[in-house]
Amino acid sequence: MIDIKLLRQDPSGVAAQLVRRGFRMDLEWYVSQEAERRTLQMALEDLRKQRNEGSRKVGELKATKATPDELGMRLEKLAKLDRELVAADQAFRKLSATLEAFYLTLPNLPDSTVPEGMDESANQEVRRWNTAPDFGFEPRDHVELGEMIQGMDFSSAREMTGARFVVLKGILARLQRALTTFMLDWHAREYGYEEVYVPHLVNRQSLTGTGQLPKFESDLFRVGPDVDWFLIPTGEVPVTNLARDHTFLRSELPKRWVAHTPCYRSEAGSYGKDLKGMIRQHQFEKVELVQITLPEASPQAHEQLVEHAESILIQLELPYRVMLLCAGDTGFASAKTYDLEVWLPSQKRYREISSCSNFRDFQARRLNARWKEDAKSKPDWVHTLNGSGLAVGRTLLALLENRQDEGGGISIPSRLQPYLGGIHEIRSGAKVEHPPG
RNA sequence: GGAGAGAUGGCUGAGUGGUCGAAAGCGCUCCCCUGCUAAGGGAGUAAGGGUGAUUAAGCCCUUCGAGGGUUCGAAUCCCUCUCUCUCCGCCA
Repeated sequence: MIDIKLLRQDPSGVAAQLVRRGFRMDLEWYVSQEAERRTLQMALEDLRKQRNEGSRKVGELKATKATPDELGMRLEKLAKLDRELVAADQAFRKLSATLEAFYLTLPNLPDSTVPEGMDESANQEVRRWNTAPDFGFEPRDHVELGEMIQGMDFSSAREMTGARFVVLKGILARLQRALTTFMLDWHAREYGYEEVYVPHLVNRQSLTGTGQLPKFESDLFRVGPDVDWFLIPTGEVPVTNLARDHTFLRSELPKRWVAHTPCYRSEAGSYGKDLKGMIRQHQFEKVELVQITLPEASPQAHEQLVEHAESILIQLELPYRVMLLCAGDTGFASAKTYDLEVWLPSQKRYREISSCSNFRDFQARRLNARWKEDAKSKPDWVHTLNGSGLAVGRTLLALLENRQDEGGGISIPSRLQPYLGGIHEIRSGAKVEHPPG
């Protein structure tokens, strides 16, 4: 949620900022509703004051045994006041609810360093690492490679569930697990992230806190009808909610958490997109990085977070580039986002494998996540950040595609070999063996 | 799934329908005393919001798990819900 005080003070300034990301705020409507809110609230509070004073008088009169007449008059006046109060209270509540709902639909203000633009064509490349491999033959896509290895089974998944699921077998199932473990170990050891294990089902409040609700319910799988729980679309939701209703001391920050979770997305509205292969699935594994920082520390923490995610790609020797998203392409809750894009030889282009965002105090307000200098000082909102470090499924397919040889074999990056029992390559067509180890 | 207990300020924990935003203690802040430490004495110490000149004083409203209700008036009485704990059953 954006700062409501700022919105009240400078509605047109806020509206102008939101236009940068293609969001049209109904300024005229808001200004009139806000004026109404102010009037109603002042009237309501005045009525309550009168009621409180009146009730106190009644108490005093009863204590001093006043005449029944005087008491009766008082009570009659209060009854009349009460009718007014109920009406005023209802009107104010209704308007408050309307405004509250409105606030929740406002996206975050884009950071001043975010480039102008409405879609991904305006995103800026920040840097690039490594170059696309020169194969000297026509590279296969991961679906074909997966079949040759006999480790990727889309038809079984389709039969038991439906489209956009996959079954991994043998060495590829183990490869996914190895990647996951490697990422967790790496972030914990190299950068001091605390590993956390979290629920994969969350309630409505958690999703509202991080910003997926109320606007994006159609992207989620709901578990119903007995409980109002949702499958998490990203580990960001449960991990960031660790900070909910919490006041951190300065000395506790920054918090760095890393978690491995499955992610579930309905992918409503992406019909026809990336139908083939493991690029876009209803279920995928992700290692998620989350940081809670002091407000002044978040820009630097954001840059570091991106480097943490990048380091995985470097360790795995995968070519990638870093993109700074333009205002219009930046997600609802984010003030600034860098995407990491890995090279996919079969598509001859870069595809998103990580998204690293600084939400500033947007999620913190919704989550009531605060910090304070010490026990006696006043609390203020923390800043929250997160990034994929990385999307495991996409990392797996990028590895297959970028490290294939002409016969469909896959060489394992040295960093990963210890996690796979020391093997150097996956031999295509060979019998699927579980490596020792 | 069955039975029971509970939810009050940073923490522990009182609370009779009417100056209760709430006793007391702990913690914390400031002051006094004191070679140091320890101990002692005094004062202060919830949050959110409105208004005020957006950031002062002041004034006011709200908040005792959440939401309803009774009442002129609710932490206190009634109803519903959520959560926590204990015991039994079941289970990885």
